[in-house]
Amino acid sequence: MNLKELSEVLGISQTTISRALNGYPEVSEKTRQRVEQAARQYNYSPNRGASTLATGRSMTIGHVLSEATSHELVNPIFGDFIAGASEIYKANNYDMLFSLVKNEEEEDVYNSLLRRGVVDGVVLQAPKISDERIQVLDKLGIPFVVHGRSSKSNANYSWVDVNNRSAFRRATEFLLDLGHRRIALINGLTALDFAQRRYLGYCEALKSRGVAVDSNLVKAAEMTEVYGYMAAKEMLLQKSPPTAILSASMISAIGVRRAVQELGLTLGKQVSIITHDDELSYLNNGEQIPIFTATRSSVRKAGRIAAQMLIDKIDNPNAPKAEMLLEAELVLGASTGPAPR
Amino acid sequence: MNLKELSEVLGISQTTISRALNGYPEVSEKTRQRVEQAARQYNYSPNRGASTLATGRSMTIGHVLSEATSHELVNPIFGDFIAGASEIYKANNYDMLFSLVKNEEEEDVYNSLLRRGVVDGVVLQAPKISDERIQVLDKLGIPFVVHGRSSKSNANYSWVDVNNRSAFRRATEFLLDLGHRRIALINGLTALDFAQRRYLGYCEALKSRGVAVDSNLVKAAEMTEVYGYMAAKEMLLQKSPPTAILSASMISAIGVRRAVQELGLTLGKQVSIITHDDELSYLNNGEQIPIFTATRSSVRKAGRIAAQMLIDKIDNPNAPKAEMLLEAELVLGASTGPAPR
DNA sequence: CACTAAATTCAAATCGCTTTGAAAATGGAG
DNA sequence: CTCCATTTTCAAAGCGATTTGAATTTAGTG
Repeated sequence: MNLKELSEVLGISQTTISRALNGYPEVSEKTRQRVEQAARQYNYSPNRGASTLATGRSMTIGHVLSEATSHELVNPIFGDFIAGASEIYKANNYDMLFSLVKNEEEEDVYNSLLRRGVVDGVVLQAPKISDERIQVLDKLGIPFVVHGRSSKSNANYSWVDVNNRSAFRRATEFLLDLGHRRIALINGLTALDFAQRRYLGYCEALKSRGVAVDSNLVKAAEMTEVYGYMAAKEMLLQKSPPTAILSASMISAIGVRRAVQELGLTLGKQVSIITHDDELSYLNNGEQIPIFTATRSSVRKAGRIAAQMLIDKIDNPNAPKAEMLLEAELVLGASTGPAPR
Repeated sequence: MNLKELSEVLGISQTTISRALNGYPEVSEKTRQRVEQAARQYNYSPNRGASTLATGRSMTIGHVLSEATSHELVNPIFGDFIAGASEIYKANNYDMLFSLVKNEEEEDVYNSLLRRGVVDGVVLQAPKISDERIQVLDKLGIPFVVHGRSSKSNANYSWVDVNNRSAFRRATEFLLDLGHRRIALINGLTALDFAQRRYLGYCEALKSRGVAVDSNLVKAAEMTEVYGYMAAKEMLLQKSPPTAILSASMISAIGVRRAVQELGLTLGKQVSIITHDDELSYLNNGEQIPIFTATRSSVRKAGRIAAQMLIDKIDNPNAPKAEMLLEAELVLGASTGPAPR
């Protein structure tokens, strides 16, 4: 059933029906009732392509994943982020669209996504320290919001981010307070902005206590379980191993734990661990007592905030850029203890 | 730049341009070159809404998540599945669209998604033993493919699935061969079809050896880490605890391991574990030697297959239903050993 | 060179909606 | 009962592509 047919059935013009359904005031309450009832009865709902064409709005938000970050799709953190975002999209009648993109195509894709009227706005994830995508989006004038920031980008953009630097500074300080001096950092990919900030926070804390940063104690890669395991194992087998380890995600922390246990060491005794905890639905940090001492910040919540920011921006393109810095909690769990003497 | 403008710039009719770009034969190679060059130069690409309207094809595949399964979004297994699917979508110029849906709306949504021309087909995930969605989709005549099956549905539909029953039968038999008699099953949600099949395979193996199924050794819930931990801990603290545990996913297996270790037991000695391993990118089952003995089947591959099936179906609606049953490998890892005497 | 067949190109209709500007209906005042 | 101001409804013009059927070119043949 399309608009024309419905209009014939009802004996009411297409104009009036469209108005009735879209809540315009210039239609009497009586006919609105009638139209709505009939729309339900005949199972009518407007064709998306047609209304996109007519209004220029697609009611769709794009999440573009470049090849370089396409593994993001399989990162459980990503799942929770978009779960949060989609709650908001749903409440506002937006759909969520994913595009995978080859790196070279990146600009083209944003370009064409908007030009082709496929999406009304875009969420950018996993920004690099210097991320050309931000420039591109800015230049194109597409409404967009970044999850995270891009330190070396001087474009003016809206973002939501966790205060990664202060979180990792505090975590490091906490370990220093416990007497640890050899503290390792098992970080995310160095190109990614959040990893850089965590590294900075870590360095700041060490330096403020006069502890030198030892490059043998710093690793960076995609935050898988196996990576956490390998990195921890390697470092723990060094001549002077760390007594504490900072991990960038629950998943690699699980790998770190595996390494620690395999070596016959005990968490919170010979080795302490603090991990960042994104509050992943399937990988909760224990129940009452957290498994790991952790810097905690809900990535799902970040998804909700980003989505709302973007919708606001679409509705009101001239509003000033929005910024939201979320502070992570430092929660005490069972994985930390005083440095072994 | 739209078609009309491009046509004016080139002094060629819109028809010819459209044909040139869409690879129709009735246009000379010379003009095709010219058109393609100009399209690139002026950064033209066709408006999606307009072509959807004209062709009736949206070049978009929908993944609908009902509220009941909306946690699927945060399930890491889901991430790998759609990563596989999206590889295929990309290669075929499809986009991927997600809709979250309230349960009551489910039928409406499928209905309207297709009717409104938003998507050309739908992938159904996490089907229940008896899943009305399949009936609905079938009735509506939307091209769709199911990841998994729905035992009690008599509709005729295309699907990709792992042979869960034989996988869990084999795993159970393997444990029986090792002398285990008290074998626990930490399963996924009972309403889900795959969990049911795994349970059946487990029961079959036990019965064929004359071992009774003990309901104290069977649990079912969403496959989180905490669930694996809680379930394992509770069972291991029973008066007559299991000596082996089957886990439905890597994630809950990690929880099981945590429980085992917390109780001072050793994996592969006092307690053996076999888990199903979906080959998740971020949660690989170790490197050379698998952490866990496992029934292994790549969910990413399943995603690729499902996507290809659906595209074939869209291209050729009258083709017979496709079915693909993937056999899981049983890979030997470090988590199993002979039953303690 | 004229004539027909094949290869190219084009003008116009169509997809289904929104929205503008005009027309019709309603109601209140004089 | 008119007349004018409001309400309410409508016909028609887009939106930007694809595609049909006709018109124009080009090529081949006698």
